[in-house]
Amino acid sequence: MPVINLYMEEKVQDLKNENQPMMANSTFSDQIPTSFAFPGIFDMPCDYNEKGSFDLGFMDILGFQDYYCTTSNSTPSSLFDLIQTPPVVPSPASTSEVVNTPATPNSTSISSSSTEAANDHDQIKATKVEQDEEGEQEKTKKELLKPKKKNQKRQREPRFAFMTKSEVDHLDDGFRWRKYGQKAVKNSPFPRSYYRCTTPACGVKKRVERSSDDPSIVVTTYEGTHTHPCPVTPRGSIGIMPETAAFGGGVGGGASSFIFPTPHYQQQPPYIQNQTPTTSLSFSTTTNTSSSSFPTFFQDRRFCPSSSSDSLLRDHGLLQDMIVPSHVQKELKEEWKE
DNA sequence: CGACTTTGACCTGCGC
DNA sequence: GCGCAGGTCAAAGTCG
Repeated sequence: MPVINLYMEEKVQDLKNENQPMMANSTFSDQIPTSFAFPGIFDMPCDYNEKGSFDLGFMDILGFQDYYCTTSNSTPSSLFDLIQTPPVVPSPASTSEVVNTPATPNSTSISSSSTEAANDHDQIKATKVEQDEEGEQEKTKKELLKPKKKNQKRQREPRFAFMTKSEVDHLDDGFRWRKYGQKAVKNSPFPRSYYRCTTPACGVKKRVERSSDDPSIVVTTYEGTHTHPCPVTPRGSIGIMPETAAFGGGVGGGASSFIFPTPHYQQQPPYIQNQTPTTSLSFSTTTNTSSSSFPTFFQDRRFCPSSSSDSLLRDHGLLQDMIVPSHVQKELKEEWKE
């Protein structure tokens, strides 16, 4: 059974370099960019706010946790059935690479114009086609890639990372992925694997690595947005409605992605009361946002018709497995008292 | 045979 | 400019 920690990342290495617990000292919701296509996620009530406590945002997350319970009772890897991939970021002028710098909330996000990143691959290919005619195949590989950008910084899609406690490295999130690379990571005995969505025209990527600090924790980082609905998996664990699938994409066409119903937050879902105060769902970012629909999304997911109905009723105490930094636990306890 | 994984080489960005 | 580390490519291998 996976333990999950959800957060936005700026740089993956932050995860490894940070000695401090995740999300330490961070204040999220007030730092999200309004331009971020995933508006609500950081603004959710689970806000680790100034008061030093969660306003309850993760309550909503619990909703998706419920979903998780139902769709993946037999496998620890389906949490992502709920979450899918990161929202699309409509290439904001000043980047919006999502940041996950728990211990360094003020760290600046990587500056990038996400548009290029999305086009890099195609650009390269186009370049290759053009130059193949020259016939000098020896140089093809090296030279063809050069045009790629000498003066242009590589742009990256916003990233969205999860920490999942699981023995399985590659978690099944409902989408089909092709591994295209693996690299040893400095200061970590575990290699990092690179996956790309196999759907044509969908440039979503994800990296999977194990935490060097805790090998049982798998860090999955999504980059980009799916431009297609989530394919149905054989075991039918997905059950994502087209509109909800947009969570992971839908951007293609700019359409449906992350347009959620008007948010309405539950203040204290009853079921959370039954959970041990060990649940932490953290989001971190360095930009601002004012709207909040992400929570609603999670709530909606709870009622996703495509998932087994009983899933809505079962919680199984899975929340207990969610990773919770000690400082958060303390805060949560305090909140429970109130 | 297609889809996927493995893996070494290569490219890019960044710090010194 | 150099070296390092992260990220990507693509040929070869594997699997169903």
